Amino acid sequence: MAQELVLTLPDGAERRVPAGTTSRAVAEAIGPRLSKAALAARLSGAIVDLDRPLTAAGPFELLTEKDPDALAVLRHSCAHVLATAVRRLFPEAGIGFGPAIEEGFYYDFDVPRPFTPEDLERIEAEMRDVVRADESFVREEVEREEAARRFAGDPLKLERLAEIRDDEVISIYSDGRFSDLCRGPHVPSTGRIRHFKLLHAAGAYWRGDERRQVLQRIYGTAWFSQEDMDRYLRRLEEAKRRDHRILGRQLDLYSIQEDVGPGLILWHPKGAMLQFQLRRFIEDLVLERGYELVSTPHLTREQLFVRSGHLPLYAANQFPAIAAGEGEGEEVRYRVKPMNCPMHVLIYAAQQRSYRDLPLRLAEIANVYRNERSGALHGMLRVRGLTMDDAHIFLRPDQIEQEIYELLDLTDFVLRRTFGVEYRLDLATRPPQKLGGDEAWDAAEQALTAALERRGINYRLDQGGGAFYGPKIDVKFNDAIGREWQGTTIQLDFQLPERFELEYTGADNRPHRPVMIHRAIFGTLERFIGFLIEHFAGAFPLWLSPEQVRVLPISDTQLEAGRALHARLRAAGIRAHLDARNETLNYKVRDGELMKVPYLAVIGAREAEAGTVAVRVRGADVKQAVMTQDAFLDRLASDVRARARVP
RNA sequence: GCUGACGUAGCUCAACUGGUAGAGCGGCUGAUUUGUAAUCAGCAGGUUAAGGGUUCGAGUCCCUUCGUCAGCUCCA
Repeated sequence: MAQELVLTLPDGAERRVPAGTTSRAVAEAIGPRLSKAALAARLSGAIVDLDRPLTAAGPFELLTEKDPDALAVLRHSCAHVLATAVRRLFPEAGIGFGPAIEEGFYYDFDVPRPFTPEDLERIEAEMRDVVRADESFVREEVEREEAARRFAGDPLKLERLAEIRDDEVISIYSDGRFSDLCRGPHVPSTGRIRHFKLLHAAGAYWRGDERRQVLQRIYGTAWFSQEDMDRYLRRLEEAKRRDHRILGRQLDLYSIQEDVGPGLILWHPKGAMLQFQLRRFIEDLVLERGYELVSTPHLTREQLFVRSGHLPLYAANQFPAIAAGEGEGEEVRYRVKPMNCPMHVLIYAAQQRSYRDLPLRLAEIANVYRNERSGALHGMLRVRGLTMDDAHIFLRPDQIEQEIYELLDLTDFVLRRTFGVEYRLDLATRPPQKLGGDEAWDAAEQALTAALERRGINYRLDQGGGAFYGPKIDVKFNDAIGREWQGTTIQLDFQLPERFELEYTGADNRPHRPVMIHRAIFGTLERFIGFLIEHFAGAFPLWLSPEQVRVLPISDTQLEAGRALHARLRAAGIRAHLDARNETLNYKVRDGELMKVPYLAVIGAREAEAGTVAVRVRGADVKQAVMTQDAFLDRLASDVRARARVP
């Protein structure tokens, strides 16, 4: 006697079906068009296969291509098709995991030899075959023993199987002869996957653990329409043109040279100008906001990092010690600093502090060096020589919330209001291994949360993602090829004040321990500038542009007039260059545009005569506007002053 | 650090299965005097990342080191 289920459709209508009815049957009952378009169903928020018998009532919805979640289902199914094809061509291949990811999917295989590009072509062709065969994805629920028997030849799957709890369902999905231990859901059959492409293969540790074996991971992408896929592939191409490593060379901003070493940036004049402008900007800003600037050495006795607790934990990321003789033949070991905090702590400790002095905000734009693993280095985004816009704030516990609130405002001013960057915040809370009592952590996490709430901004909770010494708020951004990097960071620290026994005298005339905040708004100038290059695609706003105006005399006859304008611009503090080369105007305009100079100031016979200038605005539709030189200078000056995001 | 691919002129790229290292752009010189995305010509520029090996002969095949790229791991 089948029990009846009540399904609530998206339009509010209710539909009564006997328990055990499939979503496909419901779709067919609603209409033939829907049943053809349906890929899966969503019951009470969970996505289920179309052919899965329904056993519970609740809000019910059929997933078609229009549903954003459908794409993930499609991609996961495509990963199975990939595995199916690999197994046909390489029957001995062990299978790992094959999930859908942001814009595609991957599958990990245990094979004796890595896949070559030719292999990928063969595999893709084989996948088309699987798709053509239109095999149904069949779901089975099995007992543990049965699953163990079915995957006896697949040690990786057995390892996963062992982790499935007894109260969980063990399901197997098969398409044709290929079966996978998988939770699902899937599209009804392989024929539903039409537009896909394998992108590349790379090694990946089994379960992300570098002590385990390396599997061969194949990445691919899948879409509902050819147009969507073409758009995606075009976007990948587009992104390459924004890549800071390519623009950095084209615009002559920086280089990294083997003679100096990996991860060490040589800032060319134009890149250095970007850095200089950002430094000036942030230093002025923090001085307005109650910070004081300090400056500390690149080297310190190793002992300092022992006391701070960094050395035992952080040694792998520090460059080896430098030995230096001192006094009676004693050897003293020095370290290049990977961070500034211990030195700023010593500045705090150099005198007695009163509760009235707090918060004490010490800021320093400092070069630090970290021995990052070679494989992690990436242009300006991950380097070994870093320029941090660092600050350490010493404060009373009751001041945390207000200070964090102000820091969030500073962050917003810099990222959004100045650079037009829309960002996302992560609140990272206590990790399993931590220092300090739960009471302090509770208070700190509450203070951070309260500050975030008070600003009314969205944030993502990164449970357990905090540092061992305190919770933190981070800003993450994506680079041109979609990878995520950390920029701004605001970290609470209870640990360092303990280790250095920092104190301040309270209103009660008794010693108290301050709390510390580590914070970097840009993060590092290397990473931030790398990010800005990609954000602006090299077309920096006027105030930041290394070259703001290029003066182009049309012919030698106007050279003197050009020189005069150039001199006026320079006298007005504008970074201007004169293109006196013996070339056509077309050539010089093209070069100026390619170098992404905000304004090209053309001086021909007419302008020289009238004392005007023909201004070409970078990238604008309106190619030129003739104006007086005074008007041009005024406009430049006010846009620079306002740090306007022009042109 | 690990897995794989790659490394030819300042840049982008050629050089069939081992057989004389080339082109375009850029640079320099000259001619041209240019009105909004490349004027023309000539010249210079390479120990093919470095080192070793195989071979009559290596950019090409093998080994080592360095570096780059993608992914993994880790982080500003």
